Amino acid sequence: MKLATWNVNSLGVRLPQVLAWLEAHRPDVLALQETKMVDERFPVQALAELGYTAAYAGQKTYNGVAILARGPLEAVRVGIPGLEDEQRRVVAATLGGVRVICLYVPNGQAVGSEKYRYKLAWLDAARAWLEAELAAHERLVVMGDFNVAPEDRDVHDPRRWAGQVLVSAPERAAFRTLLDLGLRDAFRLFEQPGQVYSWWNYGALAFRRNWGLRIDHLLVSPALAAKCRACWVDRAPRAHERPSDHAPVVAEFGS
DNA sequence: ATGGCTTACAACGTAAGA
Repeated sequence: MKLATWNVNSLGVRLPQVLAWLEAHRPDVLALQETKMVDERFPVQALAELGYTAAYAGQKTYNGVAILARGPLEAVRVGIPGLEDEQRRVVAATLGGVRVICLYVPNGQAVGSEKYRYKLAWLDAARAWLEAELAAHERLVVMGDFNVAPEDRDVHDPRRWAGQVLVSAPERAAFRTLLDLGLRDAFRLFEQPGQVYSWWNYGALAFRRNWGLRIDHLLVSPALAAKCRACWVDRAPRAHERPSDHAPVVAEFGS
């Protein structure tokens, strides 16, 4: 089983790249964030031609999430229970007994801002919900754009980023509360080379210089962690023409 | 990059991203 997550920064622009990536890698599940696409325009047909079904929750201009899967998606849920939120940032579904949760965590904009407070409140609501989901589903993955670089080794220049949004102590503490539920960062289940990131700013040769952050994650329940064989970032799409600023993160599991 | 870029929306510029 292969699971992947990718913030595509507009599915309308990136659809050809997504279809090509699905054909090349054939993941069982691909979670998408920032589709920026209303549900009426979702490319159901193009995905079906490649053998993928989809659960999606979109909106115009901002946010939007989707789960693409090679098989039927059941128990689809949109949003976090009990959290009043117009922003489409969460979709969950079950595939073959595996609970798949796709998150697009708020960016937070700047430490101390209104959006930063929203981010922290949002993460707190997500934690409470994920605790219940973990209790209900032995095999569970939470994947997406968390907009948090968990540790300094996930940051190309920790001194420059110190205290900034995406790395600030309260954001990292909120991320750790997810790990404290028993979820494991699939990437850190393995020895990894240094300086592996999943996002690089557009322009200024940031990608070529590898000035990035690792903010896209797959968090897995203990039962899935035991089956995880590898986790990596696929940097190739970031080098395409008109790339997303994020690269896909992939994890592979034994049976 | 202390964004030098990219997206969407619908201006001929703004908001937002991370």
